[in-house]
Amino acid sequence: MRKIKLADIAKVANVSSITVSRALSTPEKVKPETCEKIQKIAQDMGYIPNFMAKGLKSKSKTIGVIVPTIINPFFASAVKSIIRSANKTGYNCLLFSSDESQSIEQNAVNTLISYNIDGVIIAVISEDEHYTPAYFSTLKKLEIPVVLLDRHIDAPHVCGVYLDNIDSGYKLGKEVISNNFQRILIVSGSPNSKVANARLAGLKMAAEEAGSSVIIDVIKADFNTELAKRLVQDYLGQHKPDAIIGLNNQITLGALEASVVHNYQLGSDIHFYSIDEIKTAKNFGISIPCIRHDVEDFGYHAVTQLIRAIESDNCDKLSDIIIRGTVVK
Amino acid sequence: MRKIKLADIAKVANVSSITVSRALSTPEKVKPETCEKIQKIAQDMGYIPNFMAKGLKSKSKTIGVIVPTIINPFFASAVKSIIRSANKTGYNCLLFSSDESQSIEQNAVNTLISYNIDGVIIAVISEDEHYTPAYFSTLKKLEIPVVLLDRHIDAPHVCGVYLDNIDSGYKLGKEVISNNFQRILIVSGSPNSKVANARLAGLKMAAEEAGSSVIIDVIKADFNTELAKRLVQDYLGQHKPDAIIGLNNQITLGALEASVVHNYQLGSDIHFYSIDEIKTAKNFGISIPCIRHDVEDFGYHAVTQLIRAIESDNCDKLSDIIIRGTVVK
DNA sequence: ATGAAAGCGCTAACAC
DNA sequence: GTGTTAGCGCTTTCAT
Repeated sequence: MRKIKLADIAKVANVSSITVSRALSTPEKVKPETCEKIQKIAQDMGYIPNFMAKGLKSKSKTIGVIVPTIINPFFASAVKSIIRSANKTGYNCLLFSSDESQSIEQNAVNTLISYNIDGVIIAVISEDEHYTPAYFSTLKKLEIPVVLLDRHIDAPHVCGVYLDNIDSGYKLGKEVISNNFQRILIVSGSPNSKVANARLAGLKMAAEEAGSSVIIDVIKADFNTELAKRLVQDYLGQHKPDAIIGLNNQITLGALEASVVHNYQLGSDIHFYSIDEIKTAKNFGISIPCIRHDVEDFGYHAVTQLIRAIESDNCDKLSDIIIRGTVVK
Repeated sequence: MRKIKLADIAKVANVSSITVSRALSTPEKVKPETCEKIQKIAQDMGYIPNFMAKGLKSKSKTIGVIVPTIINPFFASAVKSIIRSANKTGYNCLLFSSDESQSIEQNAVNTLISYNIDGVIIAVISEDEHYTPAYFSTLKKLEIPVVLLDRHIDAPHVCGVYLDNIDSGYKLGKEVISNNFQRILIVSGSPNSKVANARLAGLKMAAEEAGSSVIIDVIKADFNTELAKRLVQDYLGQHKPDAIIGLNNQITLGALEASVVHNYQLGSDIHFYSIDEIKTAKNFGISIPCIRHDVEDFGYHAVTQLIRAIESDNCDKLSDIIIRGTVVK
C-alpha cells in the first residue's frame, strides 16, 4: 500500500491539502472544529508525515552526530544523552560512527549534509592538536553550525563542549598524593594529544603542590587499551609501583590487565586511579577512584548550544562550555 | 552559501541537469568525455547530493535500526557491524535507541517511516513471548521489510536473525558440568522471556544428559544487572554455590557484584559462567568461560537478509537465520 | 547521447 | 479561515 499523504486526508475531509498541513503542524491557523475533524481523520487513516518532502523546503529538524566509536561506554552514554535531549526539543538525530577513520568521518559529514541536517555534533577522530579536517570549511560555507564534543579543534566559528582536563588531572592528583605512595606510574595518551597533555599537566601541578618525594613515572601510550597494556607490561618488568593512574578508561583497563599478568593483587598490591569511570570495576569488587563526568550534562549542553545556533542563525554568539568532573572513590 | 545543486553544475558544464544527474549516478549513459568533464566540475564545486530530493522520488537507500539500548556492549557491537555492512552495500543507517520503552519504540518506527526508509532492523524491547507491537501491521501495509534481531516475535512476513539459545545453554551446560561442582546457581531472565527460557532449557538438557548429582538452583530475574544482583545477594545469604551461571552479560555482572558483597574470592571460591562475553573480565584477571557469539556475523546476516528483501520486493522468500555461539574459556 | 517536462509530498507566499 | 500556485532538487518518461 502507498503511504497516506496530505492529499488523501484532504479528499476525505473535503478541504485542500494545505489546510490539512496547517491542521497538523500549525493548528492555531485553522478553525477549531475543522482542525479537530482533520486530526481525527489523519489519526484514523494512520497518517505518517514524509520528512523527505518536508525537508526539501524547510529545515529538516534533524541534527547529525558523529563519534569515533559507540563501543566505548563514554561515547555510548554521550550519544544516549544527546539523542534524548534532541528528541525532547523536537529534533531527530542521525548517528554515525567514524570508526576512528578520517575517511569514514569525512563521508559521514557528507552523508549528513546530504540529509539536509540543521547542525552537527562531532567528537572528532583525532587527539592531535593539529588535526583540522577538510569538512570544516564546507560546513562553514553552508552555514551549518558545529558543536565539538570532548576533542578540541582550533577552527573559527566552531564551539564545543569540553571537559576541564587540567582540573580533572589536578583533582585526581590530589586524591592520589594523599595516600603516600612510593612510586606512581601515570599512563598517558599520545604525546600530541591535547586532552592527555592537559590531564598530565593537572596531575603534575597537584604533585608539585604537595611537594611529596614520591617517584612519578610517565608512559605515553594512546587512548586505547592495547598499547597501554603492552607498555605497562614492559614497565612492570623493571619497576614496582604502588599505584597506576590511567588517563582514560581504556588505558586503565590495559594497565589493569598488565598488572594481572605480573601477578599483582589488584587493589591491594597495587592501586588504580582513572580519569573516566570504569563502571564494571565495582562488579568485580575492585575500587578504582576516578574522575567522573556527568555525561548526561555533556549531551544536554551540546544539544542546547547547537539548537541555539540553529535557531538564531548566528554561530558567532556561541561560547565553549567546560564541564568539570568530580572525584568518585 | 547555498548548497551546490545539479543545475549549478549543469550551467558550468553547458549541459542540462539531467545529464549531470546521469553522469553522477549512471555514468554509462553519458558520453565518456562529457561524463568526465561533468564529474570533474562536480568535484571542484564540492557537490554533495541532496538525499531529501532523491528520496522523494526513488528509494532512499536508507535502512532504520532500532535497539533497546546502545550502552549494552552486545547491542553496541551489533549496531557497529550492521552499520559497517550496510555502508559497504551502499546503504545508510538511521539508528534509534528505544530505551526499553514501548512508546519510544513506536515513535522510532514512525520517524523511520517518515524518512522513507527502505527497510528496518529491530531488536524489540520486550522479551515477552506475547509482545506484538502495533507498528508491525503498519510496516506490513507499507511493504517495508523487517528483520528482527535477537528477540523473536511471532508475526507473519517478518524474518529474523537469532541466536541458537538452546544450543548456547546446552554448550555452556556441558562446560559447567564437566567441573564436578556441588551446587550451581543459574540466574535466568524473566519467566516469560523466550530467550531466557530457551537458554535454560539447553542448560537443563546438558545437566540431565550428564546425570550428575549436582544441585541446581534457578533464580528468575531479568536481563538487567540490578535485579540479578539483588536476588543473588539474597540467595547467597542462604546457600553456598560453587558456580553461578548468568544467562546474559548484565545478569552475570550483577551476580559477580553480589558475590563480592558476600566476600567470595571471584574465580576461586566461586566460579562464573556466562552467556555473552564479558570483555572487561580479562582486564580484571577473572576468567569467565562463556558462550561468545560472532556479533560481526550477526550484523552481516541481518543486513544481507534485509537488503535481499528490499531489492527483490519479496519478503516471503526470507528465512530466519540462527547463529550458534562457541564456548570460550 | 542528450534534453524537456512532469511530478514526488509538502509548505511559503500570495490571494480570496 | 481557507484555497491556489509555485517551487524545493532530483529522477522518470518520453521525445529528439
